[in-house]
Amino acid sequence: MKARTETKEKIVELGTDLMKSIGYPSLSYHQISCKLGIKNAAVHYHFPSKESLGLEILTDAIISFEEVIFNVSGLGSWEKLDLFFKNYRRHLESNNKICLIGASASDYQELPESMQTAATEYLVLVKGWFVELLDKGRKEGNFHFKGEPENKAAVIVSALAGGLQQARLIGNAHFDGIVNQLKEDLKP
Amino acid sequence: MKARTETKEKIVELGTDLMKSIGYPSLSYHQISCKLGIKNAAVHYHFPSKESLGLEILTDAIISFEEVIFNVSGLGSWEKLDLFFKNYRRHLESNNKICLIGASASDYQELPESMQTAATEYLVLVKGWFVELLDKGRKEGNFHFKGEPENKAAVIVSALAGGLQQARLIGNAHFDGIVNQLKEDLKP
DNA sequence: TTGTTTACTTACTAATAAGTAAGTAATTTT
DNA sequence: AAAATTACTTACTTATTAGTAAGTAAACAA
Repeated sequence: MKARTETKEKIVELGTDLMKSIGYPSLSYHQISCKLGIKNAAVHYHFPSKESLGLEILTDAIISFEEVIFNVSGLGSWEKLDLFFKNYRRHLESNNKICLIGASASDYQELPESMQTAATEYLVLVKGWFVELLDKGRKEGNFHFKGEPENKAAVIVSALAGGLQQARLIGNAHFDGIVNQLKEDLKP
Repeated sequence: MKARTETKEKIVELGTDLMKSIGYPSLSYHQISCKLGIKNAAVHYHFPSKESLGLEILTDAIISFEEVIFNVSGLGSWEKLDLFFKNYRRHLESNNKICLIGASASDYQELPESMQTAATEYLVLVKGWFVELLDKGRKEGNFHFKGEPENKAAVIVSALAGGLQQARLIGNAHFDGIVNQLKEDLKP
């Protein structure tokens, strides 16, 4: 017998990768079982329904991001921003994946309700983190921008998610251009 | 017998709506035939393969946008920008659809090659239109922004496409906030 | 050492998908 | 009026999907 959750963790990992590359509706238990060298029913043993797997993929990502928030809380405004951008860009390096929020949003109508709720929670968390970062950063004189922090945060999280997707069509320089422009626009 | 292309046009129209709401992989001939009151095989008569339908959906959209470019060519920078934003926002009003570029980009890995190429062509066209609009608008003193027009165009097209998607999760105000911020950031 | 739980496999079902071959009725062309 | 084309329908195939029921071998607990 394998260590307690070894296979289960691999399923979530692979499921996350698949959701980021082909989307939740196209993700199949067959693909997962083949790549892990196990049988279809073994995946169902750990995740009885596809919904249960999809939900775990999202809740795991939420927990990971909450940990990131905690770990970077001591850094300066620009350091936080750069770290986020750098982390986000990693998606491009492994087969042009997109972020889970973007994948959930574009497939939203095909997601079970529990996943829709989790995806909303995830986006609220990420956008909220940006709102605070921008608000505090501007008050401290590190950032400059006009208007409400919420609107500026909306532009940033949407441009990043959309940028990853569009980089698939016209190349990674598109995403890098977005990051450069967003940073340029925030300089005091 | 129906008028020449009546049914065929309805299939493309409905297919476009479906691609914008559930995505190309989830779109099925069964859904189309049911909604149009015809049989599965009738859809295959007009579009032998799903790929042929998907390709026509994209090429029709490209042609439409080329017509729009031509029709607005006489307008001022801000009028063009506002018209584009207003047109884009229409997606939200009919069941939170997303744009075809966003739908193609997020499902990119699941698209046949011909559709990938068409989607790229579409994005190149839209982004290129924005690059010119921004460049000319800045030279004429109507817009203000730092850096290259291409990077600013990248931010705008990605924020809009991403914003439509994310509005599904957290509401239409998210998209409106993006539009307001983008306009605010372009004011001289 | 016996019984139970864990982590699977084997073998299946029911639903849905794209796609096809053959037939039909109306329209259009010759 | 006859022939060909158009726009379908009927009836089917093959492939893939999520999901399940029953069996099994190893590990662990009593």
